Amino acid sequence: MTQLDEPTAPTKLGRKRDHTRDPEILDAALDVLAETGYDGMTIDMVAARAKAGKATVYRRWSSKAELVVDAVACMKRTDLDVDHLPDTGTLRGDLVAMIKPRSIEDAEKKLQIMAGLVSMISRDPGLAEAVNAAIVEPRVSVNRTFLRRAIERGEIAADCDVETLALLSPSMASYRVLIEQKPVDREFLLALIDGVILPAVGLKAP
Amino acid sequence: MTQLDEPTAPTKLGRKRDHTRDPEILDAALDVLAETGYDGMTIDMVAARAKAGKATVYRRWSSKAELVVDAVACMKRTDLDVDHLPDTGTLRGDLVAMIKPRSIEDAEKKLQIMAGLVSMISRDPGLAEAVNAAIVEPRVSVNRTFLRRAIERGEIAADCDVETLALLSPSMASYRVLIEQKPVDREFLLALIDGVILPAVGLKAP
DNA sequence: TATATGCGGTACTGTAGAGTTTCGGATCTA
DNA sequence: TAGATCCGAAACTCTACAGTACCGCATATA
Repeated sequence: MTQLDEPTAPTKLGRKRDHTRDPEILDAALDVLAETGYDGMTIDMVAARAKAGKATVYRRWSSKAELVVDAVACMKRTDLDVDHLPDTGTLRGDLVAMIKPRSIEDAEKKLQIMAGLVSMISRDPGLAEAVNAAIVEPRVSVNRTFLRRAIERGEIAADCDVETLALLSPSMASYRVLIEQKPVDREFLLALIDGVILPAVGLKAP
Repeated sequence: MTQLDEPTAPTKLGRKRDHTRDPEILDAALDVLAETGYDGMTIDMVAARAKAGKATVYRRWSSKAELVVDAVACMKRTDLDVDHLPDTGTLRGDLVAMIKPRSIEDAEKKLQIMAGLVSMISRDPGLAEAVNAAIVEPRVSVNRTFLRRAIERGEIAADCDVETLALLSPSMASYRVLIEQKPVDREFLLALIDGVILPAVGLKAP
């Protein structure tokens, strides 16, 4: 993954080798990716959106594939703050607390990006890994945490299939965006929680 | 959708306008689609696999997009015989009876095809419709039937969310193939049935 | 101010693939 | 057999885009 730290040391003379435009270019790449998919995306589109020259892009990444992998890997985790998860005392409370307009919006864009990468995922292991680490795993991990907490406090049975249940919401959300082309809105998420997840662990909606 | 009926009437003289090669070309298109995705697929590949000339393809379909839509729309429904669904008397029995090597194999290929079309689905409403009718809806419909039957015989509660529950298995299977790149095998399907679907409708595995 | 360097912009090269055209051979009808 | 038509193959055009080369400006160092 690219480091977006401070500029590196000066060269012999002259300006620092700052690569100041990297974040703009990566953001532009994600935008274009979400709108047109991997094959539809051109380096010219990315450069234009970042108000950068095409050469600047190639100075930093040696190919389109590398740029895309890096863009996905550097994707901001703004939607999930894994260190400050809600802890409401009930499984339903925790799950519902994750539904926020900001979070929904962010997740939807990531799913659009994922849609544009699906056919590439099976051909580029590095990309598959980046997508998994940046989009998939964080969400699954959050659900796992909520389920384990619920087991610990005795709210749900200890022998339920945590791994499969943690995949449930990401799976259905992906399917809804990628295949059904419908929005993952509050209504859908509540129906999922109250109609599937809670019943599946032996709880029921209030 | 293209009709694959008998040859049409003879022209003034000479050979019938039979379009005999249509099925081979459509099958070849589906094979290439499953292997390389929409953007990776070239008309030359399809023609070569069907042992046909490129011109023959274009005599019949005016563009790559049209060919793909038609191939998906004409896709054989070999895996699901909607008129002869199992009826074992229990929901679990019905769901398990759908797990057959033949059916799994067939479903997996369709999911591969879907993977190659995902990024195109959002740009071509005709393709979205074809994919839905040929791959998605049949499966959802089967699950709906099983759930309704179970409600009618009093096996499960009448107020459960049939629509969402019917999407569960197709969603998780798609996710598994498209994103996780894992096989949808018997083991996975049994874990899904016994670990999620049955608990979600208030039943438990034997 | 002088110099080195990164940058935006643009023009360029090379290639891949969509779609077209042509042609010789095969096959059907009469 | 003769006439009409379809087919496979291959050559062709044209466009789009990946990747490269270059230039003049801006900016930071000294």
